[in-house]
Amino acid sequence: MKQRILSDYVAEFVGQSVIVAGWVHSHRDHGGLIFIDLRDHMGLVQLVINPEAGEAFRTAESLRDEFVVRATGLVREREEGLKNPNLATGGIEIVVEDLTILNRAETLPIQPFSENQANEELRLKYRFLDLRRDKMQRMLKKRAEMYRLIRQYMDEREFIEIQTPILANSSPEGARDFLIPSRLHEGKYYALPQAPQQFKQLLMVGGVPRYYQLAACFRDEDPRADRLYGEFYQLDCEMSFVEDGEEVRQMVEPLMKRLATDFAGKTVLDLSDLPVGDGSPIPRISYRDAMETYGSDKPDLRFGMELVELTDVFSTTEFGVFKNAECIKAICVKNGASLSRKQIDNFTNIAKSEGAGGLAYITYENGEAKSPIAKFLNATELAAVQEKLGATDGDTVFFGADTRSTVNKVLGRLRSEFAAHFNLKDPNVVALAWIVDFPFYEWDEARKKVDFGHNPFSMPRGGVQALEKASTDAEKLAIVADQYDMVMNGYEICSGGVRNHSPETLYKVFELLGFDHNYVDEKFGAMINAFKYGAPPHAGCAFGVDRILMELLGESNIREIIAFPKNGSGVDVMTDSPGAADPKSLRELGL
RNA sequence: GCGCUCGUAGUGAAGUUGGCCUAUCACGUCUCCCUGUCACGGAGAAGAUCGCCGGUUCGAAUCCGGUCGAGCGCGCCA
Repeated sequence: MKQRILSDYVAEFVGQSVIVAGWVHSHRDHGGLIFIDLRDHMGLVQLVINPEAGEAFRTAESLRDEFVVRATGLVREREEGLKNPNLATGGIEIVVEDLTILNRAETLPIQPFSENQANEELRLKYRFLDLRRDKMQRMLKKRAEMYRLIRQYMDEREFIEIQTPILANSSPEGARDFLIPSRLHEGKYYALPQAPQQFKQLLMVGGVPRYYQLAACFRDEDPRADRLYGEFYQLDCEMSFVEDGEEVRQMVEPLMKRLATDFAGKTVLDLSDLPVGDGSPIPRISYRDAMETYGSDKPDLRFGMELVELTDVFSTTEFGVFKNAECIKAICVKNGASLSRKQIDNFTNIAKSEGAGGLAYITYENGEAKSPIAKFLNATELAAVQEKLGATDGDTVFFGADTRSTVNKVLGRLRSEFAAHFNLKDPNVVALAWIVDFPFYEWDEARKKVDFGHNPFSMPRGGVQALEKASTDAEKLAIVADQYDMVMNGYEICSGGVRNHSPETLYKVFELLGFDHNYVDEKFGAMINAFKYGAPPHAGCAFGVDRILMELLGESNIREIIAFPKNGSGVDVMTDSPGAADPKSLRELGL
């Protein structure tokens, strides 16, 4: 029996008869001669059908785009002048002797191969057609390649992959759960895990030294361009007998570098000379420094434009807006003088949407400081601003004056917006950094009380003693967790921490927020119970692999790197899910 | 839940300061012709009550109100 040959290998069979199969990518009927571009998952190959082929020729005349066919024929080298240099197989063609239609195709509702892409809703409705596109095929292969590299890396370091339950229990204090009604236990529900957090910690107690999983996580929260609805995947890992987060960071860091370089072909920036951080090429930056210097806990470090503290400069100012502000900072936008009035108005609106009252600025041109606010500032102040910001001709300095948190938020957002406007976000470059030492507790402005900042399961620096010393809100808010995020080009791609494995400390952590032992026992019974029987210290982290793949493939919409994503309303428009339930199923569930 | 933007043949766009719109173009579809194309070419044809409902007007794709849907953002996302 003759073997079916994939298009990429056909050229190796010149002079031989082969079988090929695939889709009719395009057909060119010249009346007495028909060409077909046959597409399989590797590429295109040209079929030629002459009238002498008889039945095959008549079949070829009836072909339409995207018919599925099988052809048998002789591979021959094309004559000079007939070769197509734009096609990988353009030097050869197959002279068809036998042609079979394996399946027909109706006229396509979208044209996957047209330059004009259908809108996203139609692409998702006909995802099976959309996936035939080269770009989507490449995406699927890259995802598989990434998973392979991750597994290889983790296996080499003796992590073992363990599947944790999908039917699990609700975990409080988190995102909204997906609930599954139990048939065997009427009135009770499973919850899909938001993350395998509790199970992986229980594995540590269970004597597993190093665990990892490409884990499905489920959260019922509204999606964003960089956040999928419903389900997403994490590279989740945990190591026992680790008491310092640095050990985890050093373990996973080379993997991220490798993905950025070998896998994605990008350059990882050396950030050792950043104004903040510990001087490492992939720096460790404290949460506080990140907020003060970049106005974000996930700063894009492909560009500078740091926030510069000016509060002292204006301590005696006469300018009303600055006089009453708790904090004054500024950023220097290189070439900002090129911004039009209208563009500045747009940035002002962005600043206002983040809580700013307005957006003061000074533009430097021809050795002069031009600004609507210049007349309110004295010479000393003006000189100090220019010197501290390092502004030169052509630059514009933008100010934030408000509470410290608002100033950081506003300028942090503007920093990113200006960088986008001036094309400072180099797509060929990856900036990686660790944000460390997150505050354990945070002030919840809405409820006017102290709440968990990130995750109640991480270890407060200083352990139980640090907790015992904190009685006022301010003291509680000063407690730092051994908790760390990795940021990649402005995206949070990883979150991790040294876990709190001591029952005493865990109770104390909740006690400071007014929760008693019963509350903890009720909510985290399995975990707190397990910790009573010899829990080793442990630490770990979880990477958002979808977001990493999105950034590394240069996509700005996370649905582009998923085979079958839900749309922005959480609907799978292809299968019409969620759908109504069968009444019999509902009866069995007692609903 | 809120804000911004959008909704025109199968697909992508134009038209949106009301009337020359009996709605334009490209791709696709259908019929016929064509033996070296590869974005094949040529001749012709069909296909849209401009998301939906209501209003203003002599007249609405165009203006107004409502509604539905989509995208982005905010809230939310330990």
